[in-house]
Amino acid sequence: MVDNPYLAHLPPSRRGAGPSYSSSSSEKEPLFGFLPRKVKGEQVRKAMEHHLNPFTKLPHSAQYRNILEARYTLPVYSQMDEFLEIFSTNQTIVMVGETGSGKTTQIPQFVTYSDLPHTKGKLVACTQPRRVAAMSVAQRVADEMDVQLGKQVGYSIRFEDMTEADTTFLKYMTDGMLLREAMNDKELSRYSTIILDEAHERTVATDILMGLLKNIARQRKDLKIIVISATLDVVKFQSYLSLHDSAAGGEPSPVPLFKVPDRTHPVEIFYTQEPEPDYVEAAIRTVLMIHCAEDPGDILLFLTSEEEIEDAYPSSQQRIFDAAPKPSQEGYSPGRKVVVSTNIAETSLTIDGIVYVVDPGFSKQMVYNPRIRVESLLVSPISKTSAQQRAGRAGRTRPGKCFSRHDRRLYTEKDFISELEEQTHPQILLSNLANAVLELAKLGIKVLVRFDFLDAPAPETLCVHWNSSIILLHLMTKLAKMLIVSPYFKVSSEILTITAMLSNKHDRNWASNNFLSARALAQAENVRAQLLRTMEKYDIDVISLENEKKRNLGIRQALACGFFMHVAHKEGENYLTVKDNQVVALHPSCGLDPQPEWVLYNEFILTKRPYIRTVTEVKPEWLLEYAPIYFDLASFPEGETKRPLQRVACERLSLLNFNFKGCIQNRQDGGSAAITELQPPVVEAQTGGTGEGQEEEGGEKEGLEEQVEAVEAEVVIEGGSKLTVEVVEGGEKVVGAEEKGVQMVESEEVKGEAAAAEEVEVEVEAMEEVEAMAEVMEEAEVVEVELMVREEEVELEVVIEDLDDEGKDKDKVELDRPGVFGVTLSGRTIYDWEVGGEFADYYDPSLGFTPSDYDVSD
DNA sequence: CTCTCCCTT
Repeated sequence: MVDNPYLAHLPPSRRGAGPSYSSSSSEKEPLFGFLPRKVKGEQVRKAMEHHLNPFTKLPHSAQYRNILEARYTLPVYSQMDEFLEIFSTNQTIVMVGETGSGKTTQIPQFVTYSDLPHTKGKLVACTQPRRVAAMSVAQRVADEMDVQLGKQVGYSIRFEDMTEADTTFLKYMTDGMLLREAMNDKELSRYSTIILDEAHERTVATDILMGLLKNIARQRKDLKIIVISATLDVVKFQSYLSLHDSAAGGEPSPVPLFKVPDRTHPVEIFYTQEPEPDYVEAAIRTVLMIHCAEDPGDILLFLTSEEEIEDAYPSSQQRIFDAAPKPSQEGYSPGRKVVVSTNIAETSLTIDGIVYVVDPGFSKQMVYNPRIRVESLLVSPISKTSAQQRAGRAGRTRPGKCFSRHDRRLYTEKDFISELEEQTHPQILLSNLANAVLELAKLGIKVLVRFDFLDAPAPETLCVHWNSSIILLHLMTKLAKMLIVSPYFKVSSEILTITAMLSNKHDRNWASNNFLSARALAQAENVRAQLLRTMEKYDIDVISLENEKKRNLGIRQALACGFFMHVAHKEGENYLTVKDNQVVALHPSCGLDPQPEWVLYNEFILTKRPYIRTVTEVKPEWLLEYAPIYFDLASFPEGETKRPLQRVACERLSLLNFNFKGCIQNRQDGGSAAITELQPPVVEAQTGGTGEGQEEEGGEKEGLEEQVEAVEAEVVIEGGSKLTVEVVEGGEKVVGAEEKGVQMVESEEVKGEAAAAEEVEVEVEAMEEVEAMAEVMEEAEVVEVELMVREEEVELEVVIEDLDDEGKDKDKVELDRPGVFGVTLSGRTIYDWEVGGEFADYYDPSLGFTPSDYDVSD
């Protein structure tokens, strides 16, 4: 009997299960004789032709044969032998192949046949920059391999894990997803081969993964890595991935380059005769020219924005009323589809039937400037590879034509080279990397300047500074803090929703269809559900307020807790950002009228001019209260925004002596924050037996002195108690509130419920301009009283009498007031999440950078 | 008086 080498690689648990491998008959065993990573093309072809599916051992379905025939015609298919040979002898491979070569569907299958990951309990992963691609390619490959999607072949994207543990061995996934997995599994030990597809797109996730994999490959000699790019600029990948392990005295191991011919049809490129001052207008003329003169076939026009597309569309529409263009041929009736698109059609969308591409050569690009922390959306000339990609869209179905703005004849060869960037800038050089920095820190990549990036970002983007003080971002992200404090304001449910919506901000269609977009809402709901799980994990209450006014107030206060660094103050027609004093305008999409004096914003973006976008009104006193270190006026930079803040600070001086016990602890298990105890500030209140006159004795007073503008107090007492709230002025109780123009606000519920629960009595006496509101909730079990005091020199006394009168003392009445939250880090408390000048004391060495690493304050 | 495009805990 022939020894079956395949069997030797099976884990013992698998040898007993399933069909017997002991038969030496290749008739029964399609993978008979396969030696992992030493598989030849001849073997694979035989297995593919086998009447049994090699992976399910079931007979093939009827459609398998048809699909297989189609696969034989793919350009990459003819290179299977060559690929398998290179795969057998190299740990890392770089591949070039344009869209249409079949590389994304075929290469992972070739790898699977050779690697046989299922025999080792491992997986082959193939990453994609986009979710749709991961899903649709996985479906296609599942069909080709004649298996059910989600079984042997699956995909994994955020919110959707279409894989089955112990069954799936070929997995398509987003690059972000694999990066996420690397957080929990530094060696990516589940995988036997990792394929980074579309590497030319240079997404942040793919770039970081490449750096990580380069290192992992040193430790894990069993891990194979394939990097696939659609453009010819692969030499860079090749030399980057060639391992230089100088510390170990290792030789550079050259990484082979494997080329896949593309199947796309030739595209003839035409250049304009002279520079066009108005490229939109010129592009429209070109489209019409094609329409009049060229053979049938649809047209794809690239413009930079929706606005441009809308501009272009009416002008061409007007031509509809012009005389119909002459048919170019006898009997040819003109009529074709013209697709006007942003660069979404460059990669994300493929439109069938496109034969002509009109490319003015521009796109909008988001560029992040770490020095001023502003993102700019700039219209920029596209790169040469981008231009190639666009032109390629004309040759998907048959030979096509591309009408390009780039005219070599307008420049000397040298000028042309300098005019257009060779490659589109890698995203890692253009993006705000705050989150990526945190992820790498979690991964134990401590000194980011020394991380081996393919293209190293500016040091400023790797370290977050604010006026020379480092902010601990892993505790500090705006959204996270906002979520954590939100139960305190009793609006965590709403804040959860807002957070989910903000993480969806880029879908600009969300309000367009009936002012709502089903897709955007579904996405937000997914994000919300995910965040909800996180909040439950950390025992953060998810609660909401019934009262709309209070709820809206609470929401804005919670927002202020998170976004205190993103605040702007109105100065005349414009706004000035707090601290860096940049002149900005409210983005027209905010629709705020009148414009509030103080706003917080989600985004600062430079388009036609500097705008702040997605804003809400805040009160300056909240800022001083919730972010006292950040808004410490002693160290506050001089500027227009300082004066109004100083005024507010004076007004609220007397409010600073409140008591609070908010406590957010740093968890042992990895640096996330959780609320372990969250008690509202306590106002001493007099309690005791019933009877009159007790308010004179023993009651401690919460002094609210001097220029108090507004105080809001919410008192919760048990049902069956009597609540008396009095206002004392100058040591004397103020009587005759009515005369002073004060009315107690009683809601319907108070009357109704108070009548039902006879023992509940609410009295409010107050002085001028005091408003009080009482509301009975939950069947008179709890009485809520809201007081608003707007007067100087006021003392407020809250008295609760226990009408049950068993002589029981009620301890204290809880008075909810927004307070400063403390963060306990290494046993010490840092207020307001900001480390400020005391950084050195609280510096967490695991973050890997120290204050002296960078000094970018300027 | 306005919005290139993707990805994730």
